[in-house]
Amino acid sequence: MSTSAKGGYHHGDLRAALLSTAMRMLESGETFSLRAIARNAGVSPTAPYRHFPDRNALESALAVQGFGDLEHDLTDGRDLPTSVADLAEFGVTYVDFAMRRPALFRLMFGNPCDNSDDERVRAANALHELLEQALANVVPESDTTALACAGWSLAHGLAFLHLDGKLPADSPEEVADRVRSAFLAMTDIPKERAPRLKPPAARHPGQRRRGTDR
Amino acid sequence: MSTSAKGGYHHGDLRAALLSTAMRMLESGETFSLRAIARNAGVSPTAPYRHFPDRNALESALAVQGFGDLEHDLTDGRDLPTSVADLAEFGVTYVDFAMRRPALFRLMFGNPCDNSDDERVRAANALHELLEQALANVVPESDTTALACAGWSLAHGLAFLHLDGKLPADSPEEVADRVRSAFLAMTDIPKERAPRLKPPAARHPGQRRRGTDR
DNA sequence: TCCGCTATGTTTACAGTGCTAACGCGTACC
DNA sequence: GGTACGCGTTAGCACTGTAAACATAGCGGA
Repeated sequence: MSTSAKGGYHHGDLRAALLSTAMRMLESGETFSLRAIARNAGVSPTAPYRHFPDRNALESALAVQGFGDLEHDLTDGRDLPTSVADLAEFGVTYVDFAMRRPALFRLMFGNPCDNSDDERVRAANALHELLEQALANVVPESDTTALACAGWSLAHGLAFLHLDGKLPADSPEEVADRVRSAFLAMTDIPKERAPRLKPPAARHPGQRRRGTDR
Repeated sequence: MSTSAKGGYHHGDLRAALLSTAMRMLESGETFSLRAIARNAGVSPTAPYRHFPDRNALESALAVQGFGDLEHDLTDGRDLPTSVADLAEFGVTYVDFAMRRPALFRLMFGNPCDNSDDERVRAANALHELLEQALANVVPESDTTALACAGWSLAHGLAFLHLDGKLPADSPEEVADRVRSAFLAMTDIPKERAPRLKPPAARHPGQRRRGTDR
């Protein structure tokens, strides 16, 4: 076979084989452990330690790959966005990535990040810069740093909330629509609303002070 | 003491004691395992199983508490937001919660959600509704569902990106400022930008087609 | 009053995990 | 052709979640 190798005591390219096995397992939802990866790669339980100092390092390597793939999805064959609508499609792609590869996405983000892994940090930064460029392209005269941050956060939050089932995600189209709506709705808010003379009824309806009423 | 109890073979209220011990450990960053919780509660390793079917159930119980606390932070002693600026403060509070109690926040969200736990689902929904009310209050005539979703996602994304170190979070003020900027910047985007006659230079600068050039 | 039932805690055990240490194969280099 | 080192192996530790069997204590009913 291609990834594993020439079948002797020495494997050939175990590092790559482990990564691809791990990625496959991650995406097929199998339980994810160093030992299981080694098992699936047809190698002894501790062989991975010859190539990765610990589990975290292997995860980081996968995350780096993930960042690359995500960046690829966002850029390949399309121009930088030039309108809010384009931007929304950017968001759709981002969230779609998360939904198609949830475990990988969690691995890339949902972890206390290992900032000691240089390559991983670099990969994450590359993504950040890409997003900033995209935003700068859409709204050149504004505070692009804040905007990039906002755009990224919006997409990121949508991704996680869908992943966690906090927002219904029965079909990809439904999700995509929601992402588009969110992006468009957000830019629709009138900038400075005349502060409506706060009616006293604007108290939180269901408010309860924790432990008192119930 | 208050939480543990009257010291015999039977504990008195082990369930509550376990939850509070677990919460304390979670927030102090100790390693989090059923056995460690039992140990810290001064009880045998499997005692928790008398009160929670499995680890997940205990986590869900903590998450429910977390949702309650977050809702409390968002509502206690303040009116529903009436302006975009108010909304930004809502976001600040949300993100601040995540930063102050990162492990709990991760537990509430960063997990494949256990939707079989009714109470947990209910708690999450309550939060969702609260946010929707808030948004409806600020922009009553709009598509509040989409807006609520967008606002929540924005705050949620900011929270996670800060938690994961993807955005610098050296001081709470810095974070709060970024959250405010993001909320305000987002609502500043001109709604329909005349599609700038795409200059060919708008190609992605650092684009590479993965595997080809390098 | 005493008997036994049940809720709640304990002990024991098992399979799986990350990781270390000591060992051995074989390939590449001198 | 010998040898050193890269890479894979086995053995073993401390830990985890979970199940099964056992023990205790306090309550309700005879």
